[in-house]
Amino acid sequence: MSWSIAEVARASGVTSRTLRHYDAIGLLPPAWVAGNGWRHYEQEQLLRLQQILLLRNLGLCLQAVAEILERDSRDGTVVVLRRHRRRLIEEQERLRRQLRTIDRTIDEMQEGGNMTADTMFDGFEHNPYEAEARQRWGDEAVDASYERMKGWTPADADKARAGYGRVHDGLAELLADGVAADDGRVQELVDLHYEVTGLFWTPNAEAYRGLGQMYVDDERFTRNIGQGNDALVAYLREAMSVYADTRLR
Amino acid sequence: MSWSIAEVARASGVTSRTLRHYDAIGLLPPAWVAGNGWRHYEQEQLLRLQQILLLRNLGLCLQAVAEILERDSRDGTVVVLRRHRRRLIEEQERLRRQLRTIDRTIDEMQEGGNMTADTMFDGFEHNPYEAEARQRWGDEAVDASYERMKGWTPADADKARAGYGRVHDGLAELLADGVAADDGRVQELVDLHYEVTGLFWTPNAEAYRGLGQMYVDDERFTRNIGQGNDALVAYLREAMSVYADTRLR
DNA sequence: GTACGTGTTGACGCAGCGTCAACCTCAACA
DNA sequence: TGTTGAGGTTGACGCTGCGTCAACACGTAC
Repeated sequence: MSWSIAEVARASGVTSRTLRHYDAIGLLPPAWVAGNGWRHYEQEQLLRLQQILLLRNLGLCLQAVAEILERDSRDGTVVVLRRHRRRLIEEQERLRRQLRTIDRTIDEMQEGGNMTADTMFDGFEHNPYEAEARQRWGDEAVDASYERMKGWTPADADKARAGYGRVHDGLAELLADGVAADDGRVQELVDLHYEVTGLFWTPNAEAYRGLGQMYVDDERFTRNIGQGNDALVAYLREAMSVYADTRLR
Repeated sequence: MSWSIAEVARASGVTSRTLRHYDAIGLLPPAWVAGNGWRHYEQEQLLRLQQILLLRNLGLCLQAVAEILERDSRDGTVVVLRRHRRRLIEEQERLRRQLRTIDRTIDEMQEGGNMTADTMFDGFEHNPYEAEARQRWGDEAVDASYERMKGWTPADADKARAGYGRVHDGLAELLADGVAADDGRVQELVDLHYEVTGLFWTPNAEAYRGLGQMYVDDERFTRNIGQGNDALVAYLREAMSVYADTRLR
């Protein structure tokens, strides 16, 4: 008893194209091929097809399916399945992160935000270039920062979005008024700056001074923060340095 | 102030190939292209790139990213994000199912099972061709069956794996001994058969009779159950019919 | 004879780039 | 001035798992 490719396709729910593909890559050759080129499948091939479809339903790629079916050893199979299991778990974690972020984003947009850099990236403006951040500070620091962001309440997200902007705006006014960097009003704003920064990581005195210096040294930060007003960035660095000296450690 | 493609690539962490791709599909054209063909990016493009990367991190395809950036309307964006959110949730559900199945499979294999049809497909031998099952019984029935399988305890899975096999083996003996289909020993086995079937769905008297008839009518079931012994399948149908008459409804 | 259903191989298409290859530009150094 | 090296450019193929033609052969029924 043998089945044609269309019969197998109908019974199994895959298309004949798929069966031809499985033949082409050697995953499921037909039992025999007639003189006219027609493929014929026997029960053995149907059983193999069932195994293939089940493994594919587990999300394994055809390569992995082939590995399992070729080896045909319990231990080897379990190894492949465990490897795949780890991948599934990572995938799940990735999905969880994406869902959390997308929910937050939808919330923020419905509160009247829009897609300009202002609302969508305020929380990230001090961390806009992740790849370089990883180079500069190391993977652990960046990952830790993301970990921290995962625990944000909506109020935290709000603070992160608006916080730096308020600091910069306030500082610009005080600078224009000629207020000294160690003035209480300036230091109050820096306190907010430190608090917002704390949403991402917790710098000690030295690190906080270094952050201020980096704002000055790295033109990308200078541009983002000062918006053309380089004196403002220098002012912020100075104020952060004072803050570090007097309030941290 | 403008940046070359390599500078943008370094700062953003994507490759220059990616940037060229984004240019090619019109997602992120450079600010201007010099006479020698060199791409130059300005701050505006960097901001757009940030938005692209953020949306891509949410798992959106570039098509969807483009939609969002082109429309630039809050409502449209939220619609796209919500649509994507639904996809993410479906994906999550799929992963959950795959993980449950793979865990069960690993467990079973470590208990000494192997990858032959016996152990891996016993639970499915009465439902091997899902697509056709959906045609024959409808989506709701098949989905309900899967729902039921999700609630299986390990003991249930065990029963599903081994149950039908025990029924068929026992029936083959009784048939060989010439025991009548309405004999108590046969009906006891059918009771087990009904119980195992109940793991997938709950047939009433008529449906159960129909199931027995289908075993006879459909050669694939006949083959799986009788293993060449067609009389056994007829015997089972007869016994199921008696069981339906006397024990169901 | 011909019409229709089913089979075949071959080829392109899809998403999002990675990875050559072959060639051009620009600044620096011998 | 020639060479070198680090940039840039445009193709073009490769990957996954098939879907979807196209062009052609085969088999059976009318």
